[in-house]
Amino acid sequence: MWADNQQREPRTDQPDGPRRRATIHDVARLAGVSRQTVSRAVNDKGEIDPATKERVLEAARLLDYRPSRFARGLVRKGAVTAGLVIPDLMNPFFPEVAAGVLEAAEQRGWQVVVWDSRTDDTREREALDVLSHQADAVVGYFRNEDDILARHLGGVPLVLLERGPQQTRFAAVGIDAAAGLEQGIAHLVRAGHRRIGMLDGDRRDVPGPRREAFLAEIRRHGLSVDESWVVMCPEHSVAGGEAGMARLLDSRPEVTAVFGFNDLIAIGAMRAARRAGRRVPDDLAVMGFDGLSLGELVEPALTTLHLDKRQLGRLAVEQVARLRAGEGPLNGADAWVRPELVVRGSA
Amino acid sequence: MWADNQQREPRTDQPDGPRRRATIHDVARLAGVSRQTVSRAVNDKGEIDPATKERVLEAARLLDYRPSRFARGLVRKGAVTAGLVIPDLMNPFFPEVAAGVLEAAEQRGWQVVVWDSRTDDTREREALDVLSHQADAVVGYFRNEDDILARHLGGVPLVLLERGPQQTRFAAVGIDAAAGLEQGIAHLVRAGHRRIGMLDGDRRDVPGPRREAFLAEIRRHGLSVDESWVVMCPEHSVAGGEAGMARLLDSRPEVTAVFGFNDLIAIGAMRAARRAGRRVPDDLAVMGFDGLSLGELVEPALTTLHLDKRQLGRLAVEQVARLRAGEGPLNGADAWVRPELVVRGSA
DNA sequence: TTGTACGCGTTATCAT
DNA sequence: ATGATAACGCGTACAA
Repeated sequence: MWADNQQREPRTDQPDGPRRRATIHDVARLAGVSRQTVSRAVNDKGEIDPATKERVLEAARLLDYRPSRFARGLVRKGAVTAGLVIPDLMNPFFPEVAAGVLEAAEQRGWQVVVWDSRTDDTREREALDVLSHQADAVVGYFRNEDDILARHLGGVPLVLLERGPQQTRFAAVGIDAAAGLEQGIAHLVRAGHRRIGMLDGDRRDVPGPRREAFLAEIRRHGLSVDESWVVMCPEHSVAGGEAGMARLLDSRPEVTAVFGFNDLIAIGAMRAARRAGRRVPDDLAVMGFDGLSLGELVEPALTTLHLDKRQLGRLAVEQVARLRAGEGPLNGADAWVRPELVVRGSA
Repeated sequence: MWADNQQREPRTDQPDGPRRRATIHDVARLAGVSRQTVSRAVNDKGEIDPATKERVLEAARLLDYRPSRFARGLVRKGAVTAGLVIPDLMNPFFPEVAAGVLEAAEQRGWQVVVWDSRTDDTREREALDVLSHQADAVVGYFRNEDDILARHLGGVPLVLLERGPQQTRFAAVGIDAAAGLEQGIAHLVRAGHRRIGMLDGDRRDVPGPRREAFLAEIRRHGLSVDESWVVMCPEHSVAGGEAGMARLLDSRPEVTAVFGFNDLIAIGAMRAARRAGRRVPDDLAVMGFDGLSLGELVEPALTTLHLDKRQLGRLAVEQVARLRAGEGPLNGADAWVRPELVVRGSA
């Protein structure tokens, strides 16, 4: 039976290009000990002579030896890596969600590899193609349909952000848009508004929960509304909101209040309205959704449906944990974050 | 010579707790083929009968089989993971840097695992303790000294953000604060200001590049300045800036212009000044540093020394690449990002 | 088309 | 205190 020591003398005469990384075996040879001893020294276990330990460490230093995380992971179980897919790091909303994910992951001793999909379906799939190989679970925002996601997931557990159980077969953490809009529209109606528009961020043909909740509340209050009161903002940014508001003022100049898909869009609406000569909130009330701290800095400060974004991220990690434990995901109210109306100057 | 097939029948009768994950071997057994065939099916190489392939994939599905990323990484080289350590995800500056890192990393096919150190020295070290085992290189913001970093790095390459070569023995990507402040102070002086204060973010005892550049420029213009004109904002946030400005107005009520360590602090300064009854920019000019898009939304819009934050991130990744290639890091102007004065309403 | 026999770099177990 | 040997799970020449 060959000792594998003897079998191992490959490409030692290679013109070391990017220089093959030293292995435990190289260190062992240089220090004149066995691999096992090197392992003991490096991971400073006991049961090793201080002298040899020092000799080994010196050799390791010399060779710039670092244990392979792959070999190590193979034999020591327990290193968990989660993938996080975010649509747009420039939108302050998502870093805050990410902070929640990182926080919860760290507490469990997990690592998080982050991808920015830039709200691009193709990039979402690419992210999954990679993460399905390199992560033990994925959480994030996705526009692709369930089937497509599943195809690129290769069996890796997925937790969707801002999706209700009705809208996906994957585990999810949602936002209770209905509960939010109920407070929001009630506030506007209470203030006397009857002609309320919306700057939506979803696609015209696939109304999201926010638009549906908006329309439902408007109708519940007996106000008239049709598609002409909802304009699309594909951009999800201040600029997108400005453009959208300009169009809304064009098609529905009689509007007295607008609800923005998110705070960025709402802030854009404020700016566009002002530029069009309307004062906020006197001539036009503006309400946002998200509760970015940014909203407190603009003038007037933004009234908004505030969301606990960190909690969203934390919940997502909890869902992942349940999936991994085979417990079945959280459902119902436990997997939802409820917005809370924060009234400031703009409405 | 034993076929290792036969040697492998361990703990098959375990009361599978968190259920041992299926291996390629399990799939092979269930499908009645060799592991090699499973491998071919899963990685869809050619040279496999479509029928058996389907049978294998079915078995894999049944067992919820996913190849171990460790075993795979062991045999296929090339999967690079970089660690990114950020002080505060809530400060819009850092997500933008992160975006640059992610972008550049993705182009190279690398992954990035992110840590939020919350500007905490202890957490920085903890991050390194983990990342030194799980990442092939680390880039980020660190307050710990070189020696400490090295100790927790275990030989993993490190690229420091916002440090000049003079200030560290590690590879670094810096910001040319001097070039920025030269423009900034010149602008203020040109506007007639002679009593200029600073809201600094660094520690009183260890002046950072921004403060040093600030003092140098002030002196270069022959203006008088001493420590009483510089107040500390440990917070690096709007609130921190508000508090700092209040203190500055207290100790130096004659101030006519302030330079903020970053845009957040500068915005806080504007708010505090206004609250104290001073108009911006008429009674007090305010200049920021960073060029956050947030600065365009406040009123008046913030004059600032704008930085290409994505570029900062991209450069950091490039430094990592050079380190890995053994090329020695970029130095001098190539590893620096230069601020650019953007004049808006506040100064 | 399918299977055999290693090797990847590390740690754990059991001797010595 | 140190070393030999066997896993860990997967990919891959090479043989069949």
